[in-house]
Amino acid sequence: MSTPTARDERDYYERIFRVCEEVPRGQVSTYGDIATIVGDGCDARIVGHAMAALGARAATCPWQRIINRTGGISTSGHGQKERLEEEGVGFDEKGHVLMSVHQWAGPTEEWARARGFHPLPPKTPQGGASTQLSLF
DNA sequence: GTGATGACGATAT
DNA sequence: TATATCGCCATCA
Repeated sequence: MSTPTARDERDYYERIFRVCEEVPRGQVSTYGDIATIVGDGCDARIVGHAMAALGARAATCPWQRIINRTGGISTSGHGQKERLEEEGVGFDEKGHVLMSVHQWAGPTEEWARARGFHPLPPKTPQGGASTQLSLF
């Protein structure tokens, strides 16, 4: 194409918002995962900047479902945890989201390709249900 | 164009 | 698991 520029849209923000809106209710995703789906050099930090720049999109973008890799809420004063609990997301005694239960597995490969994004890589299911760990 | 900032990630301890 | 350190990159002043 004449414009093979990485950012077909204005910025990464538009993509990030789009992926963010794909997170189903009752589930959460991490900045790194969103960045991976967006790909194209996107980074977890960029996702954080996008969330901070949501603006009017905050009404249509489930930003509250985006948390850091530790499963903790990086925001404070925005009632993020409160909103997640209202969606059915469970937290542990430490205030961390039960990632092994509510972590979003990412969009379908079909959806990702249709949008020009990348599917989520196979994550190692550590802890949680390690019953099927028989890998060698 | 440069420097500073930031809703982070990964690794090491 | 928590803390400390480094890296990586877009956006803003």
